[in-house]
Amino acid sequence: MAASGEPAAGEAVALVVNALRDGIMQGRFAPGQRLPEADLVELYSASRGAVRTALVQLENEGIVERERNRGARVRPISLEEAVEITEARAVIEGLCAAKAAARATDEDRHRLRALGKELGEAVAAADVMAYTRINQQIHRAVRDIAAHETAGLMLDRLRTQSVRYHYTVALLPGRPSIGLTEHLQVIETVCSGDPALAEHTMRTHLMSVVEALQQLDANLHRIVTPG
Amino acid sequence: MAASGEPAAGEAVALVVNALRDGIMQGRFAPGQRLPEADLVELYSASRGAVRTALVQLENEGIVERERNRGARVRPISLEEAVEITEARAVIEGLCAAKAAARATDEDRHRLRALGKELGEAVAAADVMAYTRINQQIHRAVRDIAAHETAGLMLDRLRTQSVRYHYTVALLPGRPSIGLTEHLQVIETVCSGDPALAEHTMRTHLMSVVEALQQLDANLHRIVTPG
DNA sequence: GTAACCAAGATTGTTAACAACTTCGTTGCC
DNA sequence: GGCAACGAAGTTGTTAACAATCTTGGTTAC
Repeated sequence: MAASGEPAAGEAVALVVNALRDGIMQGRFAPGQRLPEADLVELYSASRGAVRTALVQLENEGIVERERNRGARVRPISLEEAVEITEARAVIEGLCAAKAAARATDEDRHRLRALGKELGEAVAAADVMAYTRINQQIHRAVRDIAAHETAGLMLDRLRTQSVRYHYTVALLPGRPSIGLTEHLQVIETVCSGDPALAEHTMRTHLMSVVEALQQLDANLHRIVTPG
Repeated sequence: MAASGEPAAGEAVALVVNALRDGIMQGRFAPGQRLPEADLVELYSASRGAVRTALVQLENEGIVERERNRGARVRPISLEEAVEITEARAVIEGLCAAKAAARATDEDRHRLRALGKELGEAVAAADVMAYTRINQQIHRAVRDIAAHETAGLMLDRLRTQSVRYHYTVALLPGRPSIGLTEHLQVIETVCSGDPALAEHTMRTHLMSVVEALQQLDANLHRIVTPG
């Protein structure tokens, strides 16, 4: 194994899958970059069989492309796809918000509101890193309260595909402020116990992320193609 | 594939994945049944490496479970999970219905209404097989009209998990009649071009399937545990 | 000077053998 | 008679070698 830590008992392919997925999600491999099996074998100190199986699985997860006899590469995602992914997130997280509203305990409500307060402090301090982290924690909390395993797995998959686009949205001017308002609405409606309302605010929030994505894309094009 | 036909050029693992998935979905392997690698090697005339990779992928798809050093088996799905899957389908197909309503051409509308008519004839003839087939065609048509690739892939995955429960719902007494009404409503609202309305009818339809699932489960328990 | 072609290198697809673990039946002991 | 340790068979986890395919660079003919 790469890590000197534990012998990790086995299942070498799972280790490679996780390491590679993290690497791609953290941007250590650029979209479109080739992923030769030999390189990955050396990088992760795994056998070729493990690397190979890991690539098949990541292809199945949609973050790697493979062409027969031509190897694997990091799959680039287009704006259209990022929008689709966010739309799908909108309806699934909407489902989670509805379930969460129906199931939330007093303790859950307390935790959500605490996260809302933290988010406000991050925005006040203009701390983008903290904003992004707490943002994820809020969505994660709603998902956990919903206790909907199928929805959770689907969100996992969508997140791995969209994360590179995702974290940049917070960099748009004015975005954290908008996001704060929307998240507070989501939190309050989930805590109110009204499933339909909670679903609505969650969907509204994520549709606003769709708009932010499109705006972000327009900005990128403006930079790439200077008038 | 067992068929002697073509050497199939390559990618042996994909062949095994498809064959095994079909086998499980068609009920040729019972839930909980063990799937020893050696048996699959012989059954599909593939190498163990291909079989092994296929099992990893099917585990990722959620229709097979594997335990370290203890092999793979067909993953049983509980009622709770079937309900979760249908709830997830409800929101995603709701998204598709909304998109479809916004995008449908005159030709699309014609095709949908033709399918609706066919479904009515199948119900009138009490032809359960035809009902199930046309049912799937209608959902497939809405999905195609929506042209939402991400949603389509998610539905593919959900379908492979739930298909065994799914086709039995049509056997409930009175179910085809209810299903006909709901499908006709879905078709008409999609054709009306109102996204919100189309989404609503599609979700209502699938929530009614959830109820049918629970009713089916109650019936099964009554059979298994005779008072 | 360009285009087709060929050979060497690099990369992936496939298979077989080896090692480790679990399970189940047996034997010996309490 | 029951329980625990032992061992053999079966199954999975891992690795290495071999075969097929693609890419690349140079050469040759036109």
